[in-house]
Amino acid sequence: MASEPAPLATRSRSLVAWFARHARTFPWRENRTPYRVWIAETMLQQTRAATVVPYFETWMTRFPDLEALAQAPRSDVLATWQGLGYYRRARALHEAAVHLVRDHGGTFPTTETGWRALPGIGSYTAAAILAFAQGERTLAIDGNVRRVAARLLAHPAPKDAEIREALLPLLPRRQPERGTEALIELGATVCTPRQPRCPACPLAPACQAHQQDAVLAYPAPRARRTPPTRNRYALVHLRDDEILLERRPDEGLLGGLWGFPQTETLPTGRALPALRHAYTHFTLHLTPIVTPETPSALTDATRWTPVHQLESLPLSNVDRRVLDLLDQEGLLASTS
DNA sequence: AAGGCGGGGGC
DNA sequence: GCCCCAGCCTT
Repeated sequence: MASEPAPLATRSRSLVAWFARHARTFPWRENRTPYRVWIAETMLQQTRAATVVPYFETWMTRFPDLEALAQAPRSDVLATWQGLGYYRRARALHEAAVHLVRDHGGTFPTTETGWRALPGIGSYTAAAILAFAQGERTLAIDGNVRRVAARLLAHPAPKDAEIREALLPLLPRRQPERGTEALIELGATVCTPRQPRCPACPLAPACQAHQQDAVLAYPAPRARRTPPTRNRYALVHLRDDEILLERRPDEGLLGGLWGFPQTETLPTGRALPALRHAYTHFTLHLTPIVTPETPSALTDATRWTPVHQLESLPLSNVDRRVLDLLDQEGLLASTS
């Protein structure tokens, strides 16, 4: 007969000790003000920590506090976010900053309800801020913690309420946020999706999946379908050292970023090699067309842009790739 | 409950 | 290639 796994509460000290020894160093783990934690946790949404580091450093130089962010033009905010993805997050940060300065005396919320009323802050981020910036005893449930919980409980898909009930006893009495962060760190570095390192895990004695030798069976894999392909053309209008760019609508894909106008039907002009770009829900096949035609409709969102201004403009990665292609073809009459 | 929303690291 | 990442929001 198999022995019972140890109760989770008995592993609290081990978890905290493991974290004290193995925690990675990140800039947002220093000087934990509400502003810094808010920015970091927003950047970390669906984004690997290592990717976030340089963006966080640049952001803090450019927008060191709430007032600086509130006063910044939105295009500067987007340009700083460029390449990080999910650009709605940048808009939400800016909108929240303007709101807090204008209507809230430049002070931050202190309650979960207050934080969650801000755009871009959901269940995870609110809990993370309460824990890391305010020291509250709360569990921040992200993808890491979900996976750790699924394995500890040998449950295919535990709900947040079940995770809270089961894992709250792991938080230490003093500075409970150490336990909250340790669970996230554990999922990111030990209890990983593909190659978990169970021998190094401080919770292994309490892990039901480990005891059943079925760690990889939890959590249950998500149903997934291959995203469809969209064929588009990127219109490349060149005029001396200027390029015609279009600003995308605020809402939707790459909202607020600039880029080459795209069409579904083949325009006249010279085709460059197509490039493939994978988004979450579709794969883009983009063929740049260098067209001699005069652009038909110049709208407010359309602008002839000097090549030397391209650096400071928020552009998506796919549009950067088109630019690289033009450069390789020698089509960017560089003034250098 | 499901799908839109980026980009990249790691296998 | 595929999976998933310190998720949020709308429908």
